[in-house]
Amino acid sequence: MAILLPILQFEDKIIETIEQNSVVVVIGETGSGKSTQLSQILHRNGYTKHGMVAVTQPRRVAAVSVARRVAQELEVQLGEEVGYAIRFEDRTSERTCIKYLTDGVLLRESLSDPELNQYSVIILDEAHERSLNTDILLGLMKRLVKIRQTNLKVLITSATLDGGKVSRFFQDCPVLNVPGKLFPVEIFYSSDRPTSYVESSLKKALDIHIREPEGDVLIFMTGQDDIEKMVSKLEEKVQSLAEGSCMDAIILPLHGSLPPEMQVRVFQPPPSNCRRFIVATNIAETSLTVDGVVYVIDSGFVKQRQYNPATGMYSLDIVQISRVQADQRAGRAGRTCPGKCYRLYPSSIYREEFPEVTVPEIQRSSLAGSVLYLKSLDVPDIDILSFDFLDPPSRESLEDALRQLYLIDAIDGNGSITRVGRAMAELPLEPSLSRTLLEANENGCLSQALTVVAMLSAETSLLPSRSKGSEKKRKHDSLELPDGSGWGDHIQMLQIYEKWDRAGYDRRWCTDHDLQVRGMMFTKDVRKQLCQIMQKTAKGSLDVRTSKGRKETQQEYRNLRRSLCVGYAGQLAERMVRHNGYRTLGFKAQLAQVHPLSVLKIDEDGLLPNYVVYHELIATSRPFLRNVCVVEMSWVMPILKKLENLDINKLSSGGTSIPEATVDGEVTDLSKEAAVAKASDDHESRIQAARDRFLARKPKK
DNA sequence: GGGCTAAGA
Repeated sequence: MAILLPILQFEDKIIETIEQNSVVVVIGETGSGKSTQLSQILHRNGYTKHGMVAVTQPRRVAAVSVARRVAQELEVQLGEEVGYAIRFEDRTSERTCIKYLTDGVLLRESLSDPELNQYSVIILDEAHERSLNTDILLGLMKRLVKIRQTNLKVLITSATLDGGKVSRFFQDCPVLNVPGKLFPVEIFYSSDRPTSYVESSLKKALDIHIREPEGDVLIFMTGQDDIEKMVSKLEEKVQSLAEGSCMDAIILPLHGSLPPEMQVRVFQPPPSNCRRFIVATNIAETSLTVDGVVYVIDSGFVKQRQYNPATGMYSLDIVQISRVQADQRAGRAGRTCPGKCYRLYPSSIYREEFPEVTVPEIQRSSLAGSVLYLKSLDVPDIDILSFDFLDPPSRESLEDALRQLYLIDAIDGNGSITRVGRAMAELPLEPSLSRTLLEANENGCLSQALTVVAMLSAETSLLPSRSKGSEKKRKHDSLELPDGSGWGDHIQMLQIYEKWDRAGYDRRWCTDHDLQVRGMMFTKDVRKQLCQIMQKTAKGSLDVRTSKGRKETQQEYRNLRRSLCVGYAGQLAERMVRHNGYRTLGFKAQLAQVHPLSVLKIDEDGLLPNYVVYHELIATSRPFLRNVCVVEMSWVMPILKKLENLDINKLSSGGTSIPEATVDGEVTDLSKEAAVAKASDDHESRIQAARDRFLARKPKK
């Protein structure tokens, strides 16, 4: 079977090229076998004698499944010669010579071993997806091949035809093209953009069902709502078709927040003489491959998250897909036989309006975490503003990251990483959360902070698993959750987890309370991992036990909130004087509402708290603060003070002149409430005036 | 009164 893969005909050529070059780009379409065969080719040709071959994947499932297949082909036990490493799971041994891993895991490894000396070859697979981590790795590899000129080979594989760009990035390294095994896909365009792509997809789907021979239909939509609409409409229409006039149909939704048992339904073969309609988000573009698809309906849209560094706000926008994405979608129809792709837009739009490639994630995200990571690598010459990215993020975005890091003491006024920053980088968390943990450790509430931070890492656990129709009834049936005691969502998360802990981590308890079992289990895993890392780096032993029946006190909540305020120093908001909207501090001011799902409540005067920190500012239908925590004004003052004195030019100089000792002094200083005394009178009086106005307001009703 | 595209440590 493996012998038939196209890539194997090029074995000699591949080896020859690798021998003569440190970096090689391999372009291989789906079905070329590059993910499974490249590592084996290198293994056969002696490249695992002095080190392992690493193959990175953007996704966990891919790392596991490809490793499993290679182990089978080599007839070895998985975890022996062939293994994998993903978060929470390391299945490798001393004998492992081919190791599949997620790009995130490789990044973590390079923290402790920046030269990645255990590897003789590093293959960055699926680089065309341009995940944030892959982009960072690309930059690091460029540096590494110079340092390890004699004993490291780097292969970059991509499915798209544009290897030229990556090649230029690596000093015009050679590009090898390996043909794929896709069947031809016939493309049909609409003459116009439809007014409603749900209606238009529906019509097209029925058309196919009535006129076209058997084969499953994959329909790309932008989100869960549209998918649910589409599924119910399609079900209705299909049922109304005269019996016997066409084959049976099964309609399956497919999106990320679907419980796993629903997701796997798309992998079960359908009964004979039955056509399946899979209504999916872009999860079916790359993450999940559905067999049996012959027809694809492509709306030409995708929901995309983008970050605005000027306001610190994310937005979730429906945008046009790129030509690469459109071709990827079409390709889903040609995996098992020739297929057809119906594009609900004219070809002129495809050619003239669609961008050629998707904007890489690194240009759409907050970079605080990545910048901290790069600063923490023990590489003297990393100047973040001139770091060699394949597609550099904007200066504005990098400066935003530096400001964020400075506000939480991860870097000092000259842009050098602090001791706190180094400790933060060890933790697999966003900087705001790692800072919170370290601060909580000082404030004697580490255990509680671990819980909150883990809950935030698995945000989905709090979302009720929506089941249509009986929603109101379910709300009645489900048991009441704690309410955060008036302190907001973080405290509620702590209370929820503690209750679950007391219930013995019972799955049933989750479903009874309308919580996602998967998310809660993930929370537990994350918490355990964070405990281990904290224990390892701490000097003495830490108290990380959950409260086990003992009720948390207000004082503990307060310590925790104060720790959160330090970690979220860059995500602070002040309530408006005349209404319950908030204004963000520290950015170009942005007005936002507390998210309707928040447990934050108004007081007897109908007012929300004066100051909150928020986990995320996101614009959906409007700007919302998601997951907020009440903080005290005296904690806010030192942050405002710090903001006032912030000098971005000094931060971005990347300086190395400040000794660690002064840095430590600065950090402890700010974490003490004593710092309040130094806060400027200006702010004091301004805020006092604002408070007075609040109090003078007439209560609601 | 409103909402979760996808993925990762």
